Amino acid sequence: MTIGRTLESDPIEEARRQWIAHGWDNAAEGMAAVTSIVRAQQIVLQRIDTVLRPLDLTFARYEILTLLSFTRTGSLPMTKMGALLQVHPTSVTSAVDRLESQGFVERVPHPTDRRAVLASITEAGRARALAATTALNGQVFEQLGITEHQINQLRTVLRALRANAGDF
Amino acid sequence: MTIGRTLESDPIEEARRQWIAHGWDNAAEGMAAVTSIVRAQQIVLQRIDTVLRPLDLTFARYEILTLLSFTRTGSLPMTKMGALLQVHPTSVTSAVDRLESQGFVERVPHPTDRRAVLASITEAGRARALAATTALNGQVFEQLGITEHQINQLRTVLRALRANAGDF
DNA sequence: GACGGATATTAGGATATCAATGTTTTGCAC
DNA sequence: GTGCAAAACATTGATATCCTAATATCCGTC
Repeated sequence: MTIGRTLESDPIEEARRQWIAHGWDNAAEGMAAVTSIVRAQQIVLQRIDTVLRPLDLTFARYEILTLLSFTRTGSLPMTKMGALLQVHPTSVTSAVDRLESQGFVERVPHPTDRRAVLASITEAGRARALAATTALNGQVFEQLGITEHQINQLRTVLRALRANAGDF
Repeated sequence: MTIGRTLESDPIEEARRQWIAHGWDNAAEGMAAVTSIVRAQQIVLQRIDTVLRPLDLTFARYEILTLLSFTRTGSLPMTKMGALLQVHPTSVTSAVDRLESQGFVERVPHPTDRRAVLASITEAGRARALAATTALNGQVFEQLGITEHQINQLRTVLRALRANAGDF
């Protein structure tokens, strides 16, 4: 994690100037916005991973665990989870593989569809998910370093972007 | 790319409701904002990769190529690139490995520092970078699907987040 | 001249995507 | 209804990428 040396100027602002200098004015703001998103994701995911590492979780596995803990039965078909979390079936398989080896999830045959497999959260999984959420709430989600107004602006704008991409 | 099935409701809004239902009100907005960032990055990066794939580039390699094309000499030390693009030294090494095998970049010994290695862009690299930028401008950066006002809101808020993280 | 720091690389582990496969369900023609 | 083709589900193997840790080389300072 030694890449975070402080720079004298904002690299994204510098790139935006370059875009305008090359006559790509129409794309300059969009480029800067996209690059900002990529970089912001890098920052928050790094914080999240730092918090989750002592709990032996990654963000992907945490999302699965939390999703399962919110369901009535504590279980969901693999495909359903992939659709809700927007991840590939193979990613679900490997994440559940790991969660199962950690004892946080069990694979259960689907009661009516013999193709499908349910992932079912265990008591240990529930406890770990709760610990992780508590840690993330206090150390990441409540510490973004921007104002509440800005947080809501962010949510609104990104919801528009997601909606436009056909997310929901 | 079959994960993009349209959902009936917004999963992030659903998660936010769950957070509030569990009494985690203080963290709910931040959680929703962070999750939105992660998902937005997923969306834009997927579009970028789709555009860059026919050009045999990834976003990381494209960033390196474009950065080099903006310099006076067309070359930079590896470490300097890692600092500017906020990526690990190992990522720079492997990206330059690939770019070099593609003929877009050459490794050149540093004139005064025998530890350092310069990555120098080739003519083929310049041409490919320009083609990629043209494609990205038209197909991604100018097509985000949100208003110009929203794009600038996004830039402003994320700059605050990045500044707070010590990016510049 | 020795030592700490910087530079780049290699090796190994984890994750994500793609392509292909085996199994099961579903839909449609008849 | 029956039977067959198409689609859905989960997995495996192959590939690419990123991060961590460790290593070898070189620079600069005391």
